[in-house]
Order: sequence, then C-alpha cells, then structure tokens
Amino acid sequence: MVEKTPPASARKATTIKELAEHVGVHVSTVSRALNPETRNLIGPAVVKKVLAAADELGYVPNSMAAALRTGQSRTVGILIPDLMNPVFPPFIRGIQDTLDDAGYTAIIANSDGDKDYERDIVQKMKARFVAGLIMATPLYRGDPAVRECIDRHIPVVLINRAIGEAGISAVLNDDRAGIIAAVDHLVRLGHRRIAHMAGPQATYTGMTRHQAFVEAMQAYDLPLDDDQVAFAAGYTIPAGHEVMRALLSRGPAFTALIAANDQLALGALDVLSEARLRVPRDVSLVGFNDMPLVDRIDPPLTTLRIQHYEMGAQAARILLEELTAPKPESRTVMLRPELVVRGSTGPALRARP
Amino acid sequence: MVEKTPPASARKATTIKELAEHVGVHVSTVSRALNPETRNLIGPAVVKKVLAAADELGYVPNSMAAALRTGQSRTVGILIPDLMNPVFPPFIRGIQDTLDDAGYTAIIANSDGDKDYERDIVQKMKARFVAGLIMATPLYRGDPAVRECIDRHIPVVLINRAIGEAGISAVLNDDRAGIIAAVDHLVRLGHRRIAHMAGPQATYTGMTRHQAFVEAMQAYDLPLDDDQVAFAAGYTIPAGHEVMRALLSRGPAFTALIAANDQLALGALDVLSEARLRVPRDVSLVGFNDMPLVDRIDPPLTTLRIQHYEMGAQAARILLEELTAPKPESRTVMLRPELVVRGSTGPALRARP
DNA sequence: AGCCTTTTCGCAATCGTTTGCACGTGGTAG
DNA sequence: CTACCACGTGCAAACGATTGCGAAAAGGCT
Repeated sequence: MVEKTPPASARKATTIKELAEHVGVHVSTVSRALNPETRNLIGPAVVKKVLAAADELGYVPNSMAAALRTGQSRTVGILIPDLMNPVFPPFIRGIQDTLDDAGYTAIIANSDGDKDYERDIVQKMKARFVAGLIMATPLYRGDPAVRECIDRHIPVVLINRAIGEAGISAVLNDDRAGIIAAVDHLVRLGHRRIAHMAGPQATYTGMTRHQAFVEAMQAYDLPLDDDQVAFAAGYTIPAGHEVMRALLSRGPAFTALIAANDQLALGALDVLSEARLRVPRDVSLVGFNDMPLVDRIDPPLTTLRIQHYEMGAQAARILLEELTAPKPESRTVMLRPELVVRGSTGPALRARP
Repeated sequence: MVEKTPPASARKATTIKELAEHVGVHVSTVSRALNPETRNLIGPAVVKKVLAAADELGYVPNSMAAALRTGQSRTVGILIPDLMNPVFPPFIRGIQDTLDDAGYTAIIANSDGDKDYERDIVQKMKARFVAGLIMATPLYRGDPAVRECIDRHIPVVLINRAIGEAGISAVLNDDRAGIIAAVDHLVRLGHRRIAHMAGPQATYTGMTRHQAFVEAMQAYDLPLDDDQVAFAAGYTIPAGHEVMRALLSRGPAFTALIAANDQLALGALDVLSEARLRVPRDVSLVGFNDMPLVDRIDPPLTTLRIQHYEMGAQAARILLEELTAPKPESRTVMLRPELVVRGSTGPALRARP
C-alpha cells in the first residue's frame, strides 16, 4: 500500500465537492470515479486525475453521508452477553478481522443477558444503519431481539445457538462430537460411571451438550440414571459450586465428570477439593471451552477446545455473503472442537463398588 | 417446510416526516419537540402529542442523518492492541458502560501494534465522525496515531500511557505505588535480594514500573545491581521465558522476583520449574495485573490488581467532558492498584549467602 | 456525409435531520 | 391605540454523498 502523509492543514475533511472543483469536473463524476463499481463509466484520464487529487488532498469519504443516501452503512453489529467473559473476545476478533478485510466496521454491544435491553440495542443499531447482526447471546424462546431483526428484515447470523426460525444462518460448535470425544476418552481410561454437570437448559449449548451426553452414554452402553446429571443455573463458577454439591450429596457414585463448561469445571474443582476428593485420582474432570490459563491451573484441565476465532470468522463471512448475495440463502456450519487431554483426567482407579 | 425470504418490502423505519404528518405539524416542530434541548421552544401540548406519536409509531431517530447535519455522531473510537489480551476487555466494558449512559456508542479497533495501521484506523474513524478517541495502545515516540488526532483536532484520552504532548488527557494506573507495595511486601517477608523482570522500555508501563522498582530498592536501602533486572521484549509468556533464563544464567542471586506483568510472571514460573526452583520456597514471585485465573494456577499468583474497569469508566467520563465542555481542559487521573497476596510469595528462607 | 450507437459526463433530486430566519399570534407597556 | 416583545411554528437551506436520466461528444457504419 502506498501511504501518503496527509496535507499539513487538515482542518476540515475534504469533500467530494472540493475534489470536483480541484479537478474541474462535476461532483457526480468524482463520485463515480471514486467508486470501483462505477469507475468504468468515466474516462480513464478523468479517473486518474480524480484519484490523484483524492490522494493529494487526503480525501476520505464521509461514510455517514453515503450511508444516508444509500441506506446502508458498511457496519454490522455484534451482540454478546458480556465482553469480559473470556470466550467472547476470540469470537469478536475473528469477526472483526474478516469484516475489516471487506471494509466493514463492527459495533459491539453487551446485553448482560437482558432480553429487553437486547431488543433496544437492535433498534439503536438499526438507527445506525447496521447492515446485519451477529448474535452470540443465549437462546430463549421467542427471542425478542431476533424477532426484531426478522421484522425489520435485517440479516442475522447466530453464533453458538440455533433457532427454529427459518432463514437464519448460524455457526455452531459441534457439541455432540465434543461430548462424544470426552466420553470416549474417559471410557478408554476405564471409567464407567460418568456424571454430567449440565449447563442451563435454556441455552443452546446447555441443551445440546446434555443431550449428546445422554446419547453417548447409551451408545457406549454405560449405566446412566438421573443421579448422574445435575443442571446448573448459569455458566459460572458459583453455579459450578452449587451443582457439584448437589452431585456429591447424592453420593459420589461416579469416577468421572464432564462439565458443560470450563467455569462449571472450575467450580467443581473447588468443591471437590473441599470434599477431599482428588482430581484426577478420585474423579476425572473434563471441561468445555479451553479458556485461557486452564492449562496452568492445578490440575491442568482436560477440556474441549472450541475454534472460537474461526467461528467468528465464519460467521462474518456468512453475513457478508448474505449482505451481497442477491438471493441470501441461509445456512449453518458446524466446527469440530478438539479434545485437549491434560492432567485433570486419569485412569479409573477403582471400579464401581 | 418451504423457506422463503420475504420480498424486499422491508417496512421502512418511521421518519420525523411521518411523525409530522401524523401529528399535523411541521417536521421542524417535531425535531424540536423530540430534542430535550429545544423542547422548551415548543408548546407543551404539541410536545405531548409528538412524543405520543413517536412512541406509537416506534420512531427511532436516524443517527446518520443527524450526524451528517450536525457533524457529530455521538460515537467514540477505542483503539487497543489486541482484544484477546485479557487486560483489555475490562477497560472496554468500563468505557462502554459509561458511554452508553450518555447515549454514545463505541467502535473498537485492534491495531496489533502496527503503528501505520493505527493511523489508518484513526482516519477511518474520523470518516465515521467519531467525536473522540480512547487509546490504550502502547507508547512510541512521535506516535502517528496521536499526531493524526491532534492535527485533526479530535479529542483523545490515553489509557495506561502518558505522552509529553500538551492537552492530552490520560488515565493511568499508579504503577509506582504498585511496585512499592510489592517491594514492601517482599521486604516484610524478609527478602533483600529482589530481581525485576522489566517490561518493554518502549511502553509506558514498562518504563515506569522499572523506574519505580529502582527507586523503591534504593528507598529500602536494598542491594541493587544490573544483574538483578532484565528487560523483556514484550509482555508475553515466551518473553517471560527468555527473560527468566537470562536472569538465571547470571546466577540465582535473588530470593524474590517482581514481574512487570502477569504474563511475564507466568513465563517465569515455567522456567523456574524447569530449573527445579520452587515458588515460593526458593523464590517468591509477584506479578502485575491480576489477570483472570491467576488465582487458581499453581501456585496462586501474588499480584497487583489494577482497576481496569474503573480506568475505562474514568477515561470515558473524561472524554465525554472534553466533548461537551466549552473549554476542554486536559487532565490526568491516577488509580491505585491493590496488592493481592496469594501463594507465590512467602518468607525468605535463607539469607543471601 | 449522414445517421445511429456508445461513451462520458452534467443535472438535479434525494436520504432524514437540524437550525437560522421569518411569520403570525397574543399580551403588555408606553 | 400603537408599538414592541415573547412565544410558538413554519419555511427552506444546509450536511455530503449517490444515482436515474438526459445531453453532449466521440466513434462506427453504410
């Protein structure tokens, strides 16, 4: 890229009008010369002069004006529950990087799980002419934000959640494959009594992971009754405490435990240690997400690594396609997680009593 | 189930014009009635009707048009090196939350440390009419991005860096106080030979922390020679490895170590363990930042907790003031970090041989 | 050389909002 | 009773870019 230092006196942004005067043509000509799509309508000589002038005067287009006229700003909105949750930054990075390449900009909003607020946000974004939306907020039935988007005909791509609604694309992690890999790993280590800390069943991940767990257990012909699975109220460490206590109160009839999420696993670790149960000697533990630093805790957590960044990138790509394609065709892609074996899982020492 | 994307009969957003027709007044009246600043110019009865109509028709103002007209978009840009670095999300959350309350929106851009790219970003943001900028990118001399802002007269607030440039506000962590607290803590534990893994000296934090370390050592009348401090090339774990190795190669003439950053501390931990030195028995270690999960690694890291969120909030507040105040007065605030004592520091077992 | 097609460019409307100005009321002071 | 003021509204011009349409210039063909 050829980079030119802008003119010294850049007080006011130079407009297309000034370019026109400078070159001696009409503004419409300048506009067309500047736009690669319409450039072919203009004589090569003029184009050259316009481009030169633009470079010289340090012209940078006023995207607001363009947006107002065309009704579309090259902006997309990202809706997440909470930026501080370490799973989201990689998503966002993935989205932003691919968006950047296409000349789009992202606006990020945190909903903190407030559904009404989410709908508000969608409206505000609409006011800012967002061309589309990427939502990574948890699933609820009849989600008002999604509804709002459908009503207003603004394209949406969902991350880590799927919704019955027709015509909505989604990029998902293959939770089923992940859970199966975890169960398989534990079985190979000799475990037969495996418990599950399920995530909130109102969320897509909570549901699918639980369901996959049940199916995997059946597929491996392992014993499974209700005692072995407990449901968390949220994906947090305190929720993990609670669930772990519930699980233990039923008697530790398991030698391994699959948590729906690393945070739950961390909570489990706390309670397990309180109860003088050692990981992985007494119980093997596998998490989900591979959050930063879980490889360095004691013991290092065996977990499923999700392709966060790539998921974000895919979501952005799909959205971009939907924005440009004449006939937007919704689709959903699924990325495989990778089982990362670390210290929190080990051989089953004793068989089920 | 047949899936059909509904025809492009997108229900268009209601405009101020429609409101005017609905109420039976002129658009300018509606505009004034809607704006709290100018509302007093309009009769109370009309205001009431306009507001009611706006509510009824679900009017949401087109911020692009307003921005185009007024030249300001109630948008501010945030410039950070990398969103995936866990120290930044809390900053951003703090910024966004206080910005939200003021009706502003943030656009986040990652520079990945590329200075030229940063300047590009500033231009793009300017094109989007950002009213101001908050930058948390590291310091370099003659920073082109900052220069660009000054040239274009767009207000900037710096986070975690100060710059000689006049009229630039900044919100900083009190690195000096932090380092002093760390040294004090170690001294109380009986340490006298304390080493320092300094951060990149091109960064503000790297410089001030190193300087504070030197001064603190002198203030406590502790021995200090060049062997005791090594400089890292970056704030990363690999950089930590490198520096730690350098430090050890000079002989472990220290019983405690202060890292300029948690990541460096983590790197140190690795090399220390390779060298069969135990923390904190053989060497006490204190980090800086209190990143998530460093309380759960082995050993739990003693570190300095920075008020990330609050720093972001402050930065946003200052920027907002500068945007509205008639005579923007630059200022810099400093927030105190808190020493969080955990398992990585302990009493000095043996005195210096 | 005349006519027709293509290329190249100008004209003017438009997007939704804000805002300086003018205009009309009613009321009060002179 | 006139002149003046404040108040409440309407009028119309911006803001900077895009784009359908038409016109002029250029080129091709018989």
